[in-house]
Amino acid sequence: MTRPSSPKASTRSSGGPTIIDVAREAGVSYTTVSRVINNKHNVRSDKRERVLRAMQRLGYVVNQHARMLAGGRSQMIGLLVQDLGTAYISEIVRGIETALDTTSYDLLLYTTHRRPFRETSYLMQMSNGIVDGLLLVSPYRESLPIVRQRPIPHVVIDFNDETQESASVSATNWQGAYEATSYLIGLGHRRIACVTGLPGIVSSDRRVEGYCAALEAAGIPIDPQLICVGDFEFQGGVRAGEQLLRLDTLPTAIFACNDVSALGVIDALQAHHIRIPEEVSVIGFDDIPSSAYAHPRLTTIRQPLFDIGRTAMELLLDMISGEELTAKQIELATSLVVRDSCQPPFS
Amino acid sequence: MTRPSSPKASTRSSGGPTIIDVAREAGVSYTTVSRVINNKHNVRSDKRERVLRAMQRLGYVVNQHARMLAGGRSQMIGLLVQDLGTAYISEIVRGIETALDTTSYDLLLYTTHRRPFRETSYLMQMSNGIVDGLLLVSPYRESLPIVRQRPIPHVVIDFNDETQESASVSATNWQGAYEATSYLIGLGHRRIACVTGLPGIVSSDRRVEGYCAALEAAGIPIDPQLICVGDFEFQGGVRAGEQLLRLDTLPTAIFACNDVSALGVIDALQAHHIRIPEEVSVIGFDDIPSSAYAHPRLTTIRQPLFDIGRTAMELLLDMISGEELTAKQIELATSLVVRDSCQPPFS
DNA sequence: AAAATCAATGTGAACGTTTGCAAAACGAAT
DNA sequence: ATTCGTTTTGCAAACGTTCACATTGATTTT
Repeated sequence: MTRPSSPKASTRSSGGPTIIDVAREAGVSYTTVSRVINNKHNVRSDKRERVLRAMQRLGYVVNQHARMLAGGRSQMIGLLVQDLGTAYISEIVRGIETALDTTSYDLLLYTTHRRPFRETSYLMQMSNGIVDGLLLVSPYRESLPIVRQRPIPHVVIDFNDETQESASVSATNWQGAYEATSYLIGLGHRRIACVTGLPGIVSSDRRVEGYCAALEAAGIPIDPQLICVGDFEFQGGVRAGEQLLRLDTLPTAIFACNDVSALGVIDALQAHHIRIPEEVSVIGFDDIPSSAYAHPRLTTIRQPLFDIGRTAMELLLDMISGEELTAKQIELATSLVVRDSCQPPFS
Repeated sequence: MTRPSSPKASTRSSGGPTIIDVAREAGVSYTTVSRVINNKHNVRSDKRERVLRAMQRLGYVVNQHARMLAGGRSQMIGLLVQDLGTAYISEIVRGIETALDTTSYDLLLYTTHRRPFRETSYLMQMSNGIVDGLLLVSPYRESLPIVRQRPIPHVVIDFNDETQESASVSATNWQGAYEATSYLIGLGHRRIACVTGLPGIVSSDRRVEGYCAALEAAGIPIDPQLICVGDFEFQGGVRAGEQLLRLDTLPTAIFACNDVSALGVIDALQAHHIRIPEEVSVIGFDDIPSSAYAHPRLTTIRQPLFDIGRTAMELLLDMISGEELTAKQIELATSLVVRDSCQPPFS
């Protein structure tokens, strides 16, 4: 029985040429080929040339899986989102990709479709070393402990994290909501409703807090009847609108915690022939593309979604390469975008 | 020097517990653990139980990279798109994910940002066995030969492929454009402009063909002046609209080859105080969410994007599992969605 | 001219799985 | 009891890389 020594012949099954084939073609050892692939400095330029040409000729491309197994780095970033189908997340992902553009990392995409169970199981998978880093967009609360107990670099997006244990990037949700509400107050409104997201979603909670704070600062008492629980979806906005319509008197203005539900509220009110903004003003949050096309064009609080994605990715890349991290909790400023859906109250 | 025998001790570096740790914990061989993981039938139920419990206790999760290297299957599907930021693609991806939901495959995402060069290099990467199958959304013509010369299952979306060499799923682009144009003709229009996508994009070309065919069928001569080259983007639509405005007489109707450019055309015309649809009717193609919120609400040809994505993924999964394929070229029917942006011509 | 230094190259052993093959265990049939 | 099929189990060898270490060859220092 022969000793099973190092890498043997190749050209076996389906896969393309391997490092060994290239080595044979170029007349060098496979280690040298590996060095060329990884741009190590210590290889003579004529040999490097030979290897490069051999790779060309054979159409060689490295096997990431083998590379990962041997080297411990997969060159993949795991991206966990609830759903890609929303303009909101698309824009963040766009930013993420931009930051990734200059690197050789790939994105491994996980979509949880709002099922916490899936999120947990994905997270266990990924944190096992299948990816080099993890980007969590609007994760569930329960998910964070899982990823924290493993030693994997990760950045959380859109989740103002009070424990400060994970790196995070998000918009100034509280301040944005405060500004939106103050803007309505400044126009003269006093009866201002709020359409929330699902309770427990951190960004939603923060915005509701900002809304309340602005009212209090203006000396307006908070009316629980005017706070309608939505779900960040169009239908939730519609339901909230209908709920408001059942009140004895309508509010004169509505702050919706995101644009999609603002659109839903508007739809519900207009269906009952209420004119926006003449009878009721509506302001949203996010500034998704549809807001600009809506009728009336939606006044809203703009989140720098693209920048949030880009910043988060850059932060993660820094963490992966082991750089010093000055600010682990980053908040990016929101801004008021005035369009046509708000005006002073009629009365 | 000792003989280097099979798998050794473990609990080395960063990674979590391995198959070997589980085996030790359960008091069986690692092969048995592997069998349990892969649901092989030939393992006694009491041992299976023991292994399962050991896996639970240790928090074991399989290393996909090692699995791939050894077994040749990665449980990953490569998804190549130009850009995730468009509602158009989001909806397709949503369908893809739905089909993937019941399987254990993951999505490896590649975004080319409209750079053919990137697309080629990605394709070489992926077809090397890093993924088990490939989904190409609106690829460049040059990309297909690359992926065809490797033996990897792949499905092309939104690319009516005349060579019929690759499996494909797309909408009935020609018929949809024919229907849109015929609808305008039916309303009484005779001077009908067309805003195209970039030449060479197959779906765009097909739609232009359908437009021309409908005109011819109605005995209306094709006026080259009325065919404006766009780029499937908002700005392209704006430019096309401005081009049309420079004509001696405006057309009475415009067929835009996608909704985004229809929105751009409308924007350009409205900026010049042209009323839609009173002075000019506009019809789009796609039925993206914004179309319903636009002002006026956009009449358009609806593509079943979700179904396209889902069907493509199902087809690919069938191909991967080696099932017989009856129809490799699938076309899904479009439908006319009548809203408010078209009416009979004024004159 | 020998010794010491340094860069360039090669060797062998991982990395965590799957899998072909052979050994062992177990019943059933003789 | 012995033989003969079945399962059930385990060993060893891949899979295609990276990396620590040993070796070689070239260049400088003494």
